[in-house]
Amino acid sequence: MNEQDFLAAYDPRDYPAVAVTVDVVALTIREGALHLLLIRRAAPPYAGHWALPGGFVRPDEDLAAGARRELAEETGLGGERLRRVHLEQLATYGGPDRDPRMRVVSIAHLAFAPDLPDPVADTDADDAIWLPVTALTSRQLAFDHGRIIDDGLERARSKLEYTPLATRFLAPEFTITELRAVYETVWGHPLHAGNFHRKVLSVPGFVESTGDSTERGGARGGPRAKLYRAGDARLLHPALLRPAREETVR
Amino acid sequence: MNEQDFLAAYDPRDYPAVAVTVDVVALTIREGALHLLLIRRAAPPYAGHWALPGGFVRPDEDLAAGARRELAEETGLGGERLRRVHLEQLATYGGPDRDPRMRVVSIAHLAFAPDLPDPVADTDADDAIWLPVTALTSRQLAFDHGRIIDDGLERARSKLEYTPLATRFLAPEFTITELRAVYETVWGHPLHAGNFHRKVLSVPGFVESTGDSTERGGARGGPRAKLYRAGDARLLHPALLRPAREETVR
DNA sequence: CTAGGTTGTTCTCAGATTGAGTTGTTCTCA
DNA sequence: TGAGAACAACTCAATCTGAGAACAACCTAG
Repeated sequence: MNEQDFLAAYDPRDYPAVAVTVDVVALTIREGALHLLLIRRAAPPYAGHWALPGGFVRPDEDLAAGARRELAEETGLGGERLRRVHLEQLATYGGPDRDPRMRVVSIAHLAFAPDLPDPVADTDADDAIWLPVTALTSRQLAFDHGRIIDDGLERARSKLEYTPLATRFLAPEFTITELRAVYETVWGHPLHAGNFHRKVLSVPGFVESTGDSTERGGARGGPRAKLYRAGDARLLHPALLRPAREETVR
Repeated sequence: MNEQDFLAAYDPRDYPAVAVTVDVVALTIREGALHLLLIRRAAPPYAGHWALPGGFVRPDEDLAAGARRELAEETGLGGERLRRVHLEQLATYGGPDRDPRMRVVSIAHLAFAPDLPDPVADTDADDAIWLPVTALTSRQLAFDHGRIIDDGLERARSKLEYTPLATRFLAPEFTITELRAVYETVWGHPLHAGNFHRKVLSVPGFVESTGDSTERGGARGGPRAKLYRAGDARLLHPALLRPAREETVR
């Protein structure tokens, strides 16, 4: 049976229900470390376990709108702050047994946010925190959220290579050093400052100068840094490739 | 309301039903041109329009399994031939109004296939064909399938850059020239033969030599070409970047 | 106020990669 | 058998990259 036959003969009450939800892997950088938004589940299954913020898609809303709404509810964020958060679809997880109660198909999203206030636990959660991703291993995660997070982190790492989205982790105006710090924390290793500088400025549309400089030099000295804002490129040409992480020995 | 509250209080009969389907953007190369698998819808809505093969996800099956099943049904393919087809998730389309009858969330997949036999129209379709993608503009496509196809084509182009999936369009053993033809067809412009050759052989794990050569030279002359098979790399390091398609003038 | 250390930015330079063209050889077709 | 085609290898200049150095602006400590 295919879609149209199915729909022609379809009566919702005849068919096993499928729940459609959105989940959000929201990333931000706090104190030089990559953090992830998690909530602690109040109710079974997986009560007490940590989980991604998410929820049911409303009948009249787009998938992306649902994800943005869930993110807003969980962070208590709105308006301009929320609008600056980058949100994209990550992947859809829909194995028959991912939720013990019924079939749940979840469209996972990936969000890049500038440093945001601490989240406020919603009615449905015991707690909500920005957790450093390095602290993830010891946590018990609900459902298949561990895998979703892994996929999200890998996507984030690779998105920094060929898109200018690293700027979304920063304030509207930033220095090249701050931008480099984003790459270093997401990729997890240091980059050569001089080469990074040269490369960023040579990619058309990545950043544009504001003409201004920071008010003060760095905390421990150094000159005032020039300020930039995100350019209008959607894609980085050429890309900023990260060094091959594992030597494919062959 | 969030996921767990929702589910705790959930009775399928209370809630507007959502249909979950899979659609497949299946690509292959025939006679040097990129082709796409389409079916012609037999029933309204969009009766007579062309659409992607797809259908309802069955209660006990994974999303990827559903997509593979739909592809098998539409191509009449099975066994080893089907197993060699690369299938990956593309994106999920779930706007509230994409189907006039009810809310349909569709998880689109992208497939790369070696040259396959002509499809057989299933019971639910008037017709099924491999259509050259260059002929797409003039076709009336059902639902938002035009957009899904655009996304699939762009994804295919970019996947060739950093994965060895171009080999999935070919037989298990192939020549470098055949591989180059895949790139030229998908990217839509010619590549420098010598440089392509050098590059492919220099990327670790992209291809490995079989030691054999073709039985005959090219149709219009030339020496016998060496044969290769796909290597074990999952990612191309360094990538085979396509020339910037539009000069980002700034 | 000054000395010493830190940092943003630019520069240098060798090595690797790329784009474009050439060469030599093997093969098919007429 | 000759002409043209195509595979594979090579050359070479232009560009890009990685690594380090230079240098001035700035902070803090004393």
